[in-house]
Amino acid sequence: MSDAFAARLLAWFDHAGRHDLPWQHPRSPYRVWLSEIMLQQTRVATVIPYFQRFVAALPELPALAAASQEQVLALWSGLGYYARARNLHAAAKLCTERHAGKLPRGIDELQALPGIGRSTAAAIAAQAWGARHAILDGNVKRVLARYHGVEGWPNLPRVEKALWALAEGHLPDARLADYTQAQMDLGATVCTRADPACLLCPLRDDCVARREGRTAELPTPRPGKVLPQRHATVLWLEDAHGRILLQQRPPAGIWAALWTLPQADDADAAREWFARHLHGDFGLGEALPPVDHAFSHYRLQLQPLRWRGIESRLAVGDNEGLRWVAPGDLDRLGIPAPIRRLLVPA
DNA sequence: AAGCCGGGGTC
DNA sequence: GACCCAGGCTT
Repeated sequence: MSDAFAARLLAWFDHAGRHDLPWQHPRSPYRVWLSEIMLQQTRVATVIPYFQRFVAALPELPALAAASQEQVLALWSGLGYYARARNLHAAAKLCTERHAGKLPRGIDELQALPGIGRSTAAAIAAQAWGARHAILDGNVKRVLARYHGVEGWPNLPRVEKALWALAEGHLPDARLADYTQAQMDLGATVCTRADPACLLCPLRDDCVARREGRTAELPTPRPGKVLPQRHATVLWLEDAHGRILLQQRPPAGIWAALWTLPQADDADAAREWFARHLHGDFGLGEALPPVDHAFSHYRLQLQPLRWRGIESRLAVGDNEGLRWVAPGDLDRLGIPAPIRRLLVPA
């Protein structure tokens, strides 16, 4: 059943929604899926150039399934949350095995694929095929928390459960693709976190937060916490040709499977690593300005030490994922953003 | 239920 | 700096 919420939202969407996003033209299941994965915890403006580059290189699902992990990670390099890229790649291969090389239409089959949870499965099904399922992303949580005056941090299981029920209750009977897009457009362009444009909102007449002047308090912000500070030393080694020694990170953990500078916990550990892998004078390493980087759950300060003209064959075998990389080849590898900024200044 | 997992906009 | 963004997975 449909209520005023959906009807007003759809009427607003027709004249004020976003109709020119890259994944809307053409709106194929593969492009919808890719966009939804890239957009997880990532803003539209950030995603667009990555999306364009990705579909230019891998235009359809079979091409993604056949691609190397190295290429997929290179295309994802800088976007963050790299498990998304590994899951996307694995899911494409599963589609080749299970679904004849296409994305499955059923919500359960979609959600069974790695990287696709309840909300993403619903968004794909609604946008690709008009299926009737509720989404609950950050935009919808904010809109519903304000519209219904829902108290509590939206990611608390109890609150999230209530929001899912409200989202289900507003589902219209038709135009599910537009309705899904409309919710996200309203959250992104009108019902913004700071300073929402309530005068332009099609839902303002029945919005609890608007009526009670509490848009600044809803949704309830996340409980604050202090992020731990960690330190590491990275070794920037260049040979006589300007090639850089990179090391592939382990398949799990932070920056999994990405290529970074060899990293040690501190200066002493860096000295040991140097002695174990190279001949030469550790003391000739130039200390560059430290690099500060923030993750979701800790802060990291990197202390780069740089050597030039290192004898390249002195690096011990490649069983530790070590590789000398020419500067022109850095684009072909997945490299964490702060490391890429260090190696390739803007 | 809580932690892990990136990077950048925006205030 | 703090907060959060078209979240999902693991423990």
